[in-house]
Amino acid sequence: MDGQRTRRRIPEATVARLPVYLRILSEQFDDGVTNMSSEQLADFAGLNAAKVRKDLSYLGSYGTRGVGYEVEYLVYQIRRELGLTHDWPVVIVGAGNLGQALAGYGGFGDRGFPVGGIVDVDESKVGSLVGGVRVRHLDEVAQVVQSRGISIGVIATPGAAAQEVADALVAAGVTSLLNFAPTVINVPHGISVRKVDLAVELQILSYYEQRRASAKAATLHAVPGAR
Amino acid sequence: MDGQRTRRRIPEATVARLPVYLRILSEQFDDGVTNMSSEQLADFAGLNAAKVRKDLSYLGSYGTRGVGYEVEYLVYQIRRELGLTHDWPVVIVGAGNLGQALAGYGGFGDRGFPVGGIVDVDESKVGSLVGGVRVRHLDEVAQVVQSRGISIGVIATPGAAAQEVADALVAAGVTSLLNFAPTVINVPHGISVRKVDLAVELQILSYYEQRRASAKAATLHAVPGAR
DNA sequence: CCGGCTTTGTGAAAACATGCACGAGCGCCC
DNA sequence: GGGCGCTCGTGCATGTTTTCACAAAGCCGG
Repeated sequence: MDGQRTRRRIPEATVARLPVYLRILSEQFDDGVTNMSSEQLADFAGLNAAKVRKDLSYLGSYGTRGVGYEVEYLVYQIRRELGLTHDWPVVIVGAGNLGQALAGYGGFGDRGFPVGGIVDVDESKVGSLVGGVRVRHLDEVAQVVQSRGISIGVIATPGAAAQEVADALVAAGVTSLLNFAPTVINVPHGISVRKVDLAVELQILSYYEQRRASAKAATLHAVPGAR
Repeated sequence: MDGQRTRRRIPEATVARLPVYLRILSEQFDDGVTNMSSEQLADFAGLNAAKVRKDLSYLGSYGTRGVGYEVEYLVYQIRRELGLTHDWPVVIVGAGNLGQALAGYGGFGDRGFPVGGIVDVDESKVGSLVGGVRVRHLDEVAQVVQSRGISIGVIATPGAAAQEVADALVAAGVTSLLNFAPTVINVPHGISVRKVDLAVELQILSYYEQRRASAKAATLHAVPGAR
């Protein structure tokens, strides 16, 4: 009676790994590999086989014992689960350095996320072409979103503008946001947000670097063999 | 006897949030705020107050009961813990679109991560200036790394080159990697890696979009009031 | 200087994620 | 067509992260 809709919810950690499996499997398939075991896949993904199997088991029982998984079929299943059976056009807000780099970067359209629009508040940028798309004014974002059926917005503005832009996007009907601005944004319940923040990543690395450095310093003074 | 070096290890999840607190606190400090409670900070960070307090408690007991935290002091403590008391120069590998965008983007040098070098394999790019830094050949990466005391490498190459580049960086003495290439890289034990992958982020958003869409479809057929 | 108000710091419980280990199923070879 | 070897799927133990809830501690006003 309910087809596939009452699919058990997939843990967030697993959802974050599925795209990795998908990429590996797609590449392997292109290289002519038709079958893979959880262990092979785990090696490529830098994980252990048990985790891979558990992750895949949330999709259903698509493996064959003693054999492994059929690559092509698994690609199909992951794509379906991730909702990649159709394109998701995105709107980019901010036509500065980052916005231009994102629009120009192939990785968007290639992978099912074509740039459906670019908007900016800066009148001097409105009307120009970025990555083959004409920049429109932020005020028109609702029209852009609705005319293209866009549900994903990419925020590529300075931090100070991010919250305002997020509000505008949500008001326009966008339900998922990818935020490159170095600011935490608040959104209504039911809206998804992912954040990409260069400074945060570097600072995390800094922490472990610093820690390594002090561990080393400590070792220099440690009793030999104490461990 | 051991000063602050035998600091208890901070959970990874907490380390990832400290940079967020740091940014919020720094901004508030610039706005003249001298004191904040865990609840205020939690609001800015989009978290709950208990989590903020527990995170901060790993640094030590720097709050005052009934009052909150002194912003300036906390900023200092977080910076110290994250190893941000000095600059960490980085080397960028790949002078293509992404590498150029990263080098040109202020966010690096601003925040204590100056671009100490850019390298590429493409002879036509070697010698050109990107973000004020002259591009050198990948073969010279060890010299660049060692002469500047660089310990963080940023991989901004196509996926196919990423593993090779990572190996070269590690061989050159780099101990932390920030990987923008859409590939999982393998590194020796003791090397830190963080990955930033646009396609993965979009695909995660796609999953939740798709899920929302099917939940909605289900509701349309559901018995009214069932929920 | 005391009592009430506020907010921290932290044990303990709950939720979540990972890793182990093994039974079950499948293909292949003899 | 039976046995052997391989690999999946998953229950259970372990480890990590989040959340709750409250005693302890500091400030302020009377």
